[in-house]
Amino acid sequence: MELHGENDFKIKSYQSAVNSLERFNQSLAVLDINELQEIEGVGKSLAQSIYQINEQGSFELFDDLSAKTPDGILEMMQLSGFGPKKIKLIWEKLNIDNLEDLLTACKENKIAALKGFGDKTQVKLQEAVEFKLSWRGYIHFREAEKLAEKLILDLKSIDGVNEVSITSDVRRKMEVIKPVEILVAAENKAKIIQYVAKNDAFDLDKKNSGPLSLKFTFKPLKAEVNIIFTSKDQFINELFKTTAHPNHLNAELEKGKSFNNLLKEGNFKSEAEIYEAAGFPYIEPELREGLWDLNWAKENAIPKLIEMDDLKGILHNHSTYSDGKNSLEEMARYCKDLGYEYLGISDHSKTASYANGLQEFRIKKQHEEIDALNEKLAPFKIFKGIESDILNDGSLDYSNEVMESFDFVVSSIHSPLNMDEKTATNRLLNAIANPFTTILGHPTGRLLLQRKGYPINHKAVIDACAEYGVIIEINAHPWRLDLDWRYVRYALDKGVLISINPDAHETNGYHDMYYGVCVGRKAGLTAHETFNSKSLEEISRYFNDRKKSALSKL
DNA sequence: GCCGTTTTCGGCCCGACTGTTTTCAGTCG
Repeated sequence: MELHGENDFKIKSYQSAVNSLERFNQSLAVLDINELQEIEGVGKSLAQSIYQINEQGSFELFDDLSAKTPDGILEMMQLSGFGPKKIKLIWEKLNIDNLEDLLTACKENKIAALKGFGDKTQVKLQEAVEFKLSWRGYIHFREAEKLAEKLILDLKSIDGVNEVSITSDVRRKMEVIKPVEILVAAENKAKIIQYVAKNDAFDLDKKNSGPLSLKFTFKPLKAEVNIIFTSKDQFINELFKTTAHPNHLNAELEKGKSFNNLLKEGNFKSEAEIYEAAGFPYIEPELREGLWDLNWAKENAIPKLIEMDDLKGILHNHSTYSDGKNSLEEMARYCKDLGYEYLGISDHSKTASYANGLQEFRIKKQHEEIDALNEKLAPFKIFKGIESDILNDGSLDYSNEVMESFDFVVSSIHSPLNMDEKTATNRLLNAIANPFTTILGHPTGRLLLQRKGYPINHKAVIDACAEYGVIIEINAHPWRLDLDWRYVRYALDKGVLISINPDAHETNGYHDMYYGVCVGRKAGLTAHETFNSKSLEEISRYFNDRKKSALSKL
């Protein structure tokens, strides 16, 4: 609507309806038109549209606008830092409707000449386009794993398929994936080719497919898929080869010996057998990066990796007090029903006004509600937390008196995000040194495949966390996975505790912790090093001690 | 297109930042 010059206020009403619907926690499908109209921001027209979507899968306005919007423009709209107004202008004035032409226009200095643009904007735009192009075809791990699991299920049901497995980056649980790779041992490849060719969701890449592999695109996600064919006998060898990062596969284990060489000696029956033949303990797939894995293996000191069952509670969550979808009670009950011992609620602080951040008087109200719920739900416990904005100078968002009222504080940067490394690092260092900071939230602010995140001196930030006893979160949202697992390893070596936090904005968000566990495992994270694998008793004590020490430092 | 009256029209969430302007528009969280 913004691209096609629709009335600004009409656009606003759609936006406010979307805002309201995103927080609406019942199914829209069971509501009639009158009931739909009772939702805030939904009037007669939108109620009818929603009803139509439910009946027919779409509605006129959307179909019309989609038809006159090139795919490339939609891609351009995702450029970080550029919104509909600027994209519309580029489209109209320069007739550019795809990223490639846009990049050329930047290089030819055509963007800076446009009204409302300038040199800096052009540089920023070029960077954004290059970032976008460099990740084209990649998808997030969550989508990749789901797609892979569906493919595995389908392939297993095909006659003559003997063995199937997820392999390569998905098996190593990398945070972003291209392509999704599946290893198959089948007697009849024709049937698999038929399965791909017949499926409307797939676009077979005949040119790049051959006897060894079948390449296609999964259209709804624009995801690249590669089915690798092998024989039943060679399945384990191929699985090993395709799973491991080349640095793991080709590393010199001893003079002239590597896993790759070992595989040439014969067909193995299991991966454990391969490691045994190399004189190594078994190495989990997600560790096979050729980074720290082989040294651990050589010293027979592979850590016991964290598992979902090790997690005893869930910290860093939002409720309807700020921008969450579910009430405090719903968040608490669902957490309890999942078998956890405690929940940490950390709604947005007051500076985050866009997210309905908590003013002081609302904090008080929330704390009263938490006290009441804690009586009702005991021994389950809700901890009083806050996700405090880290302000520009690195200070936190409330007075010391208010900060004292929390059991724990997640300190995070939300805006502004375009800082240079020195500014961002200093901002974080100040927040880390604040005695009220318990956990450092999403340290870089990145959104995988979408936003780079502000640059920070990782080592300086982690060293400071070690010095001040600040826990670092692995924000488990599949778009964040921040702190990056490569630096989680550094943090662990410095003795910093890691908390796997879902940043849940609704009850279902809790399940994202799985993605945090996945990347934690890549870093060799153990239960012992994971803050929220502490029991209720242990974590209560930790929060108490931490607060005492904070108060003594004031 | 929605909402709430000053009740069928008039106004529409916020605050900060950046880069472009030369007083403000666009973007973001």
